[in-house]
Amino acid sequence: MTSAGVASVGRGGEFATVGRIRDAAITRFARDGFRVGLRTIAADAGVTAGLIVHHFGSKDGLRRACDEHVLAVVRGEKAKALTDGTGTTLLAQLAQVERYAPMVQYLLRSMQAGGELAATLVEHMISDAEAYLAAGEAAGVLRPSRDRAARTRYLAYQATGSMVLWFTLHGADATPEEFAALFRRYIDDLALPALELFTEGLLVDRSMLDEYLMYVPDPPPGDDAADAAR
Amino acid sequence: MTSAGVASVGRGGEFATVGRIRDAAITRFARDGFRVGLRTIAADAGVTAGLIVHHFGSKDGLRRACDEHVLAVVRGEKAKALTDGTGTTLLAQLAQVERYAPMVQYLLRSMQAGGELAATLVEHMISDAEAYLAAGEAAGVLRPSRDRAARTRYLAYQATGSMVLWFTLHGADATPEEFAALFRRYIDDLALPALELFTEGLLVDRSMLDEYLMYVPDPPPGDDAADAAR
DNA sequence: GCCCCGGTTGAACGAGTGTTTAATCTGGTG
DNA sequence: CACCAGATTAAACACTCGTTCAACCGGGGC
Repeated sequence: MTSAGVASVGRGGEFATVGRIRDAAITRFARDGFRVGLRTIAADAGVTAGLIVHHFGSKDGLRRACDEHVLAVVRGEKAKALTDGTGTTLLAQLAQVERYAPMVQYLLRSMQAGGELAATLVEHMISDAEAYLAAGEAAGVLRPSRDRAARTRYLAYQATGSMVLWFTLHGADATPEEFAALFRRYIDDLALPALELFTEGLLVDRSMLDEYLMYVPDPPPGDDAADAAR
Repeated sequence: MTSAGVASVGRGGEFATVGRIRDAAITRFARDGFRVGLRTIAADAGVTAGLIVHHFGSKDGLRRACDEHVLAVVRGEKAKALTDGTGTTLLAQLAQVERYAPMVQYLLRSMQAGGELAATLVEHMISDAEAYLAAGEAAGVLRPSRDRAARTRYLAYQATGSMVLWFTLHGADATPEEFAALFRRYIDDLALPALELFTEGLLVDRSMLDEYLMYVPDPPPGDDAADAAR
């Protein structure tokens, strides 16, 4: 417990402690969920609960700092790794890098719990995915959709939600190393059915689609407001 | 508050109170999550916290009773409504019935939190979906898959996970009436992209699928154990 | 050498939680 | 009527949580 009491003299000065607390919090939040107590995180970081609120103001402040850091890292890595239309591969690639696995786990935990980070990230994924889908259509490798925005939301929600659900049911209480391996197998198991569906579809004939297009034409213009949460 | 104190004399005898507590708990759990206090649920049902644990043993016992009741209702309604391969429509239809909306909300909340009910229900959905997919293939309306089990899991996780994620981000703190309307629109927004994808696929040519089939043949037999969580 | 200041601690506080317990009320039974 | 069993309540208990507070320590500036 007292082993880390002399950390303030190390290189990096005061930053070392706050950074250590933040990283410990990310890992602990990722593994145990956001209900974990400040004292547990403090013990992980070798400090005291009081010090955490001294540096971050409150538990919510700590949470916000974790969110911002994870978001910054993900955005930074986005430039280095390509994304398919679903947004899955970026996280999958990140999860394989040992250092980033806790952040991916934190991110999934955050999407499981809801909140601002989750909403922000999903919206970013969607706008990214829309650009990729548009590029794919322009390049002639993707079939154009009758409503690209709707297709984008659909694909993003399906891919992301499936990932979060899998995490909730099978990957929630895994250590970072286990998590990386589990995540890898989750992605592998997805590949064949996804490629089949994307290449060949599911239905043999077009009757259901054509019926839908006949009876439910363009979005009804008389629809009320309340378009915010779409 | 005291208006319900005389409920025990009504017809139905002792059941009235336990049933009322259970229903209040389902609604309250659904809207506020499982962290809600026993006293809040007790106030909703017009009773005392102590009485809840007297009847259900503990908060966990109450939770279990809610799980069992919701599961029983869903199973009972399953016989009346057909399910597509995704398992979405059954819940969608149920959510439209005002009486069942809280249960659907409870169910999504449960899938958001994980736990036994969620896992059980997903597994049931998957085995149901597999039967429907097999029937669809046999009837010639669905293209056969190279790995029907994998496709089933993939479709079920995508549809269910998407639904849960949408609930987490946009439908978590809605009243049952709002929830029914929101859910309806969620389903409507899905229809076109889903039908497009199922009918026409997404990719223009088969090269990605064929490459995958060339380089990643049948599941490698030398893979380690750890097949439990699939 | 003193002094001050930020980092840090340990203990305490107050508000919540689930659960326990003793007492009260009530309705049916001999 | 007496009595009992179950439903029900209000209060108390034990615990955890986030947060606050006073004190302490250790260097850098005057």
